[in-house]
Amino acid sequence: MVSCDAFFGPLKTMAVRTRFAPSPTGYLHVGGARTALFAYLYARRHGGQFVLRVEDTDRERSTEASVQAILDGMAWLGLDYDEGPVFQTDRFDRYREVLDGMLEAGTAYYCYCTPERLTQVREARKAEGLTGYDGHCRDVTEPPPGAPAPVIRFRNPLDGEVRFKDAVKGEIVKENRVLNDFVMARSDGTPTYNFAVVVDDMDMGITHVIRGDDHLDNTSSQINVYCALGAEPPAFAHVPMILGHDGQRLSKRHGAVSVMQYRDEGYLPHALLNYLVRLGWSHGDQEVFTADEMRELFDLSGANRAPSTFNPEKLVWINQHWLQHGEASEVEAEMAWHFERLSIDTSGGPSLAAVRALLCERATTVADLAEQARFLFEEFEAYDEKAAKKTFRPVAEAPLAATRAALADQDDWSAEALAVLLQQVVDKLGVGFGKVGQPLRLALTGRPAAPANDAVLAALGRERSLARIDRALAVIAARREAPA
RNA sequence: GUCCCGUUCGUCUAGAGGCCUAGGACUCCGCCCUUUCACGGCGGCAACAGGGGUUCGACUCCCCUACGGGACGCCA
Repeated sequence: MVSCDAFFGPLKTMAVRTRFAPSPTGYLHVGGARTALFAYLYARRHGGQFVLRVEDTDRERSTEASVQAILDGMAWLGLDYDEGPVFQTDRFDRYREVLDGMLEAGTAYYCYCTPERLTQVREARKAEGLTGYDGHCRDVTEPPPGAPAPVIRFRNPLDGEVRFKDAVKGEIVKENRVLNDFVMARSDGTPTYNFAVVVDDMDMGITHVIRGDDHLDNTSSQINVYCALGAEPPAFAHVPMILGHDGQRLSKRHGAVSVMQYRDEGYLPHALLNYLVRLGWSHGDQEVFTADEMRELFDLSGANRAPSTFNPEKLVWINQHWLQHGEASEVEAEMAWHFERLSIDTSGGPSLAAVRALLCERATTVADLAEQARFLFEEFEAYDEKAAKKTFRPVAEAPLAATRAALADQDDWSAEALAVLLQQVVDKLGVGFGKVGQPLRLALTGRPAAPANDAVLAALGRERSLARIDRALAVIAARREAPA
């Protein structure tokens, strides 16, 4: 029996090094982003390094576009790495070298079985409650005549057990007899995941492997490979999956899964990060974390063992929170991106900071905010139909005209001064604020619901404000002449 | 089928044997604030999967059952 106990001795004292190792077969999805975040945060928390590695050994499914999509996603989220991206396809010589050494040492062997036989074996074993390969070529030394190009398999120990302490799952014990002699190199010589990942993590000096718990079962086999190589395995932390509303693993059927799609929908990168960090991890009752707080407080001990369900409503809530309280640079960068996307030219209007102050309490996403801000930069086509019908009646004419007159004489165009002025108009007319406020609001914004009139006037500026009131007055007058 | 992991309000979670009359957050519902819409404030509804142990005492420890997830590939 091969014992690995020797490799689990003293705790590592070297600097922490974590990695995120996606395979480029699609965009960066929220599950991957959460895993990346945990690995990133763990490294930052411990003053260590975070490495990005692209697992592209499967040339069939890996694409350039996916690599770029993942890089874009990481960049947008601000998950900066200290090293990489390292591509496994650039390391084939190294895998070959390790493979040769293992073949030499007898910890790996050539397998000449045909795919057809393998399928048969699998089915036959399944009937017996067994799985995987039957070890047929374990002791074959010469290629059988007419044999296909062989794969290289790992010679997994037959008995004994693999035992390790996972930082989130606790102690995991797996009997060697249920482990397979998995394929390390395909018949074309390319390495497979379970082998390459060990060589890479070992070569790159990864101290903590933080990944999804769909890899939990692989870990035992991988530890056996470390042992066969005489290397000390890193520490492992398997974080649970993220599920959709139906309790199934999160996928496209559940709506948005691509990180960049969240950008399109108007989420702030930090809001997504804040939401994700709380999914499967907690620090007491704290819900809101700044970027610095995440880096200072994150630890694996706060990670949960059970999978969690993705809840879009809470994401919306945290997004609005950061829309209101987030750093100006991030929020304004996203605003600019969305204005551009909506083809709204903001050059002639209020500043992004002013727009944000005006609307961040009314919008839940940046996309929503940008759309709501359109009236500040462009003339609206038409008034909200229902609101116009109700508000632009003859009775609104006098209050609106009085407001216009007062405004025309106003020099101080600050929101504070305008608020005082509006109050004076209301007082003089001896009416409720609504009599003046609603027509003015509709005149200014075209809509029945908008920010306070004084703030809107200030943001719009004198010229635009007076012009819009005139436009509304004309509508009311026209209706007086020719009632609908 | 075999193996591994998991199970606290609808959802995210706090809880390391007495602090639990189980706390917080999202959602929802009330009330307050208010020139609309929001923001905000206050309050409310709502959970320890089930059964056995262990213990003076179990949400917390052990076992079984049920349910959920994952892995069993020349995918990662």
